Amino acid sequence: MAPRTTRILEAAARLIARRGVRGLRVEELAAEAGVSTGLIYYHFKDRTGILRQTLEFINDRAERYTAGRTSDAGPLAPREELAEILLLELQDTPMVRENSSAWGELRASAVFDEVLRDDLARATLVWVQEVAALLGQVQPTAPPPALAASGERLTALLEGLSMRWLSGGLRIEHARDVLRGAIDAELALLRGM
Amino acid sequence: MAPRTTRILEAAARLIARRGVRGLRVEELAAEAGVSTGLIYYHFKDRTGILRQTLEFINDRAERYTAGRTSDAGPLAPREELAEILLLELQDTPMVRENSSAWGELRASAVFDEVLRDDLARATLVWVQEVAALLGQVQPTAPPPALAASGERLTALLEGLSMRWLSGGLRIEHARDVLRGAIDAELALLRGM
DNA sequence: GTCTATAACGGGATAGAC
DNA sequence: GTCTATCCCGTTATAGAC
Repeated sequence: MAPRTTRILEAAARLIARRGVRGLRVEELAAEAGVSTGLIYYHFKDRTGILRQTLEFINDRAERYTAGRTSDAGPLAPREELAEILLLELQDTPMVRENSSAWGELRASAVFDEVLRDDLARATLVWVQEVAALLGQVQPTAPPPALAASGERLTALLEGLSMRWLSGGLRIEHARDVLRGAIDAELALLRGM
Repeated sequence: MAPRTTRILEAAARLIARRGVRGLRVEELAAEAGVSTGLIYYHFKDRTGILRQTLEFINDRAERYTAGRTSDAGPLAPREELAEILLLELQDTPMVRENSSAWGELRASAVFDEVLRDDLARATLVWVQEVAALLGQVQPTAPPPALAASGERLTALLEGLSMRWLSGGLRIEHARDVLRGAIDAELALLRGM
């Protein structure tokens, strides 16, 4: 991927976080990226093309900040590893805010835009399975379908909490507490099986 | 509220569910409601005014379909009452679909539109407290803060599941199963306190 | 209260030079 | 590959008659 393309996608992620998919203006994107509108249409077919590639870009980036943790204090216990991965998405840092709000926007847009659905469903599935695998390491005796269901709940809850946080209905610290409680609840459920 | 105003708001709810907040066109709204665009601007100040009043309208309506159940088979046990209230939001009927997708749109819009935040936060709080109260009837010994946290989780999860359902990532039956599991998990957690 | 007609504008997309 | 200039359409909002 050309460096210019990357610059544009970074700018798009930033702008979507700030203004929403709805508020993304191609001209404003051009200004933010320091290029012309013409160039944007040269690299991306149209507005939808920008959106699609930005979704992809954001997914890649989220995988990167999911990886590369735990180097400072040695490997974590499964329970802590799970909690950390999930709580990573509830932090008030520019990149997480950007990724979360862009993700929320794309999820909401997908309700009315078929083009976005497949990518989103695929990315969601990967995420759910990753969480289910971690749950399996904490509770190895739990049946796989129960692990999958817990993974779906924790990730869906995370999306719901993110939206409440971003829309100002929940302070981030509180959201984190609520999520911790959910992990406890899911583990209590799996333990009882 | 004048009957014409109601007609317009019903049409707005229908259109927001079909096209999204972003896809709502005043002219299309006029056609759907069977009135002129001029009349819409006569009754509502501007586009944002339409949105605000539609949010209010949707909330009122949701309260109405939340009330008035349980008349057919006598009062339900608290556990079943709780499940039924929550599962009411995961049904593939026109009105629930409309309310859910409009709600999701408004939630997503509130991230970038301060005007919508207060109403949304208030409505969310009412909803959370209602669920917490029902949880308290099932587990009267659980401490109130734990009940509140469970209520927040169940409602936030519901929003997350609705979005996945509406964006095509989840079949409705599966979403309902996942939610039932969450109720079990929360009750298991509260029981252990 | 309700309509028709239209002003005014924003923003997506393209043409063509360099 | 990149820019400038511009077209043109869709949409909001208003004016004014009835």
